[in-house]
Formats: sequence, structure tokens, C-alpha cells
Amino acid sequence: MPELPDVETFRRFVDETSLHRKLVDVRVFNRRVLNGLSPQRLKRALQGQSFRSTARHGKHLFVEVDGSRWLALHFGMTGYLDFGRQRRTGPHDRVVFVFAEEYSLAFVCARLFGRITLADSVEGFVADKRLGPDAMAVSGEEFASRIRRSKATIKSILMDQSQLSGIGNLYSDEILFQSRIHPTFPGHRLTTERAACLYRNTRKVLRMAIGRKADPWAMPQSCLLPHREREGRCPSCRAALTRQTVAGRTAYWCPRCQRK
DNA sequence: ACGTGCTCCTGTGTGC
DNA sequence: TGCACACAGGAGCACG
Repeated sequence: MPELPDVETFRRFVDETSLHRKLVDVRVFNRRVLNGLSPQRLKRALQGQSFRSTARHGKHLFVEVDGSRWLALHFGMTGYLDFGRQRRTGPHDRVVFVFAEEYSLAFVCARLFGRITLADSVEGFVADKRLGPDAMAVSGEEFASRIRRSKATIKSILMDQSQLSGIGNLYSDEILFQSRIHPTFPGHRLTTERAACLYRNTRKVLRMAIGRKADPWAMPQSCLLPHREREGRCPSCRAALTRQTVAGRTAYWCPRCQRK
């Protein structure tokens, strides 16, 4: 579930809670999330240091450690961060960063799809993973040219992290709804005008979601997201929403407002 | 170059 | 009540 707005919310959370605190311990409860990196190496890289700054690219959160090393966090589907003083360990805590004075930041991830790795730089990591430009940082020209050079369905392009970084299933549905574009419409058949409209709505939706701390239910009633469920109706025309698999995901759209 | 389906996982909700 | 099972969906992969 964590898409760009969620990860941006996590990033701000780290900024508010966890910077400039001395790291006294790193507790690894499940090695799987470290992706082959040994708990010892992680601990050695962090112990005695502190988190200096944060960055984000798409769904990836980066935390700078003294000595210009970066933690790269990916939240999979169910990952999130929790911070507290004398915080009790929960059943899904996978890695806990322990600071001085008994404060700690936990990487909580029920389904173990999340990952924490070390990187030398954000740029290096992004290049390594072949991530496309961040969906909030990309220019309108770059956005349109990427969309219009692909013959894939527009929903799959929006969700393709090598094309655009940060958009997942939920927000792609919302962006397409706002743009009145059918999810299976081929990217290369979008006119420049419609591509520009899609770009504006991408920014609008992501900005709105960040402002609401990525709570889909907190989005305005005129949005698709609060109605995105079985039996849901289009907030604009009241038509029953279509629910169908597109690009391997459950997509919701309005069959009247979003025609092919 | 595209879509499809499988896998990794486990909490949650539904139906019998 | 308890069990079986579908479902959720990020990402990487094999396959056609």
C-alpha cells in the first residue's frame, strides 16, 4: 500500500522524530528484510552515529547516516514506521533503531515484503534499481514523452516504477478517474492535451494525498478513493463502479466517466 | 514490447 | 466456534 504519499508522510515523520539522535543499537528481528545484508554490517554502519537528513524517490525512503551513507527503506505492502520512548516491541517489528534515552524507531512490516538496505548515494541507488523519475519531481515534458512512447495500458505505465517512480494501484485509479481516462487506454494513443491533463491530475492527486497524510478515506468525497470498494458508486454520476483486474491489479473506474 | 500469471508473505474478512 | 479459502497488492520473474 505505501505509495508516494505514504512514503512522503513517513519521511516527514522521520524528520520530526528521529534526526540527530545518537544511535545506540540496531535490533534485527527478521533478517529477510535486510536482503542479504548482515545484521552485523548494518549495526556497524550505524552504531554511534545519527540520522542526519532524509530524502525520497518514488516509494523509497532514504535516511542519511553520518559519513554519507544512506539507509534505503522500501515498505512493500504493509510496512510503516513507529516511533516512541520505551516503546514496546510489537509482533511485526522487523528492525528497530534504538536511540539514546530509550527512544526508538521501528520498521514494522507484517508481510515481510519491505526491505532495508545500505546505499552509498540516493542517485546511485536510483540508477541501480533503474527507477524512473519521481512522480512529483518529473517535468511535464518528460512525463508526456514517457507516456506517449509506450504502447502499454495507461494504468500499467503509471504503475511501472521504471517509467515513473511512486505511483501504485490506489493512486493510479484516482489519477485516471480525475483525468476521465479508461485504465486500459494505450499510452501512445493519448493526445498531448490529454497527457498534459494527466500530468496536472497526477500532481494534484499526489499533493492532495500528501496533505491528508495518505489516508484514502480522508480524500474529498468528489474523489474515487472514498468510494473505491465493491458496490461503490461514482461520486460524479452515481454509476456503479467497475471492478476488474488491469495490469495484474484490482482496478476500479467509472464506466460512464472513463470511456475508452 | 507487451500482457499474464506466479511467487514471495500474512492479516483480514467471508462463507460453510 | 472453527476451519478453509479468497483477497489484499509492491515487485521481480518466467513465459508466450
